[in-house]
Amino acid sequence: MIKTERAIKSNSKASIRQEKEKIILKAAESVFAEYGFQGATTSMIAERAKIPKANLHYYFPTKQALYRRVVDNIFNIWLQAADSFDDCDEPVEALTRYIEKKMDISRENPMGSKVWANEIIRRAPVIQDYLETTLKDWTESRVSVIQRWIDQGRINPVDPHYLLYMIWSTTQHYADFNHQIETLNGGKPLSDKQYQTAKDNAIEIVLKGIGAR
Amino acid sequence: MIKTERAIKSNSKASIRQEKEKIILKAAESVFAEYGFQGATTSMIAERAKIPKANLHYYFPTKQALYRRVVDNIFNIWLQAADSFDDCDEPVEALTRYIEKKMDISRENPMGSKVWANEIIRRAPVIQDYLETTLKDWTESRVSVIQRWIDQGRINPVDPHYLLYMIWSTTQHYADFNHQIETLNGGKPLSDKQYQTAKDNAIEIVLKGIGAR
DNA sequence: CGTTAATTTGACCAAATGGTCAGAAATTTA
DNA sequence: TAAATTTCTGACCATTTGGTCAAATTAACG
Repeated sequence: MIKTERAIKSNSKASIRQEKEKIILKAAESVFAEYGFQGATTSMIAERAKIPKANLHYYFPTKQALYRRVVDNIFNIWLQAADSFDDCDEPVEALTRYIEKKMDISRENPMGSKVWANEIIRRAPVIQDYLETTLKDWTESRVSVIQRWIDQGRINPVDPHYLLYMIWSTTQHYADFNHQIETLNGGKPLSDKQYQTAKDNAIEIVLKGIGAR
Repeated sequence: MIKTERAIKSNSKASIRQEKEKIILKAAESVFAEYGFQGATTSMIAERAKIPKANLHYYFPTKQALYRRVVDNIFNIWLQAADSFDDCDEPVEALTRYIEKKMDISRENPMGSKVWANEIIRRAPVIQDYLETTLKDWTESRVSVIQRWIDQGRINPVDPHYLLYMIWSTTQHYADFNHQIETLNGGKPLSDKQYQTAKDNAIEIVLKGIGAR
């Protein structure tokens, strides 16, 4: 019976590893998001992936290695959003796109955002190098772009760093704190329409706030 | 030697319990902030409080009880900030005071904010009742106030909920993500001057963003 | 002082933890 | 089909976990 099931859902090839890793990584992401690295247990991850713990350790020898892979995936998603900032040099459009993209990621991949939040709260034991290199470089570069907009009088003078922090926090809040938002919304997740309003409001307040609109 | 030390730092009375609990709660707050409830260990808390683990369990029988007390403290601090919103019915002043107060709390008590964030990320296993009662009531009430400002044409029409989320996320970001901010600030915490600028920027963007200024 | 109550702590325990391993099962290759 | 390789898993292990306890120490009080 098990054999049949596997034959159906998989192409029964070398790609079995790929599929299995994907399932495990997804389970791991949700457990790490909810309990942090120390709080997560490999048996909980195995259970959520519906495989024996020993099988999990066959694919990922240690909890550390598994966590590292999860964090890598998240960082790659983050890099995607970063790109949407760079596609345009006009403040309104660039910021609108960026905020939209970050809001979309928060809705589609809240677990990833939570793992990231946990990691930062823990003082980034695993991703400190990312922060100091990739994130720092990207931030400095975007700060320059925003500063130029200010110098050109296209937006009000605000410290670009704090503007970025405001965008990051607002957009990520909808992922990290979605449980609180849900509770305040009568126990139901935000509908597509509500989420669109949240997105529009965030964009509007930021753009008006810096005098870009 | 130990006796002398205790004689000096304490009034050596029944208040010994009060002082000891305070020390333990502070240690517990920082460990829970960093590792979450599941990830925190009682021996780590004991070590940080510089007492044997058995002594910790004398004051707080279970990890749960200790965590509950920590969360209670945080919620009380949060209630303080809530008050500063209510002291005034004028949008600019009310929001300015509220944001300032929340930023001050993030600077003075970042650990508490982190514990709160962890708790929400974990879907509020301990404080769900707070969310559904006190927080929900307070939020609904403040939403009404903001809605009235909108109806009176004193601020632009935005959904008050999302405005509140923006304020919460922005202000709490300076606590929860202070490690990331520090890293992007060349490894040094924000100076008082920088923090003041961050505060001013946050207030300015929000107020301008809703057309209150 | 002596008695009573509160505090402190090393030693201990059952349960859970991350991880191992040998062998079974399945799959690929020859 | 047979051999080789990959995948799977129950049983196991050393360490750590939250928590207990009895005995020692300290403080409070008449």
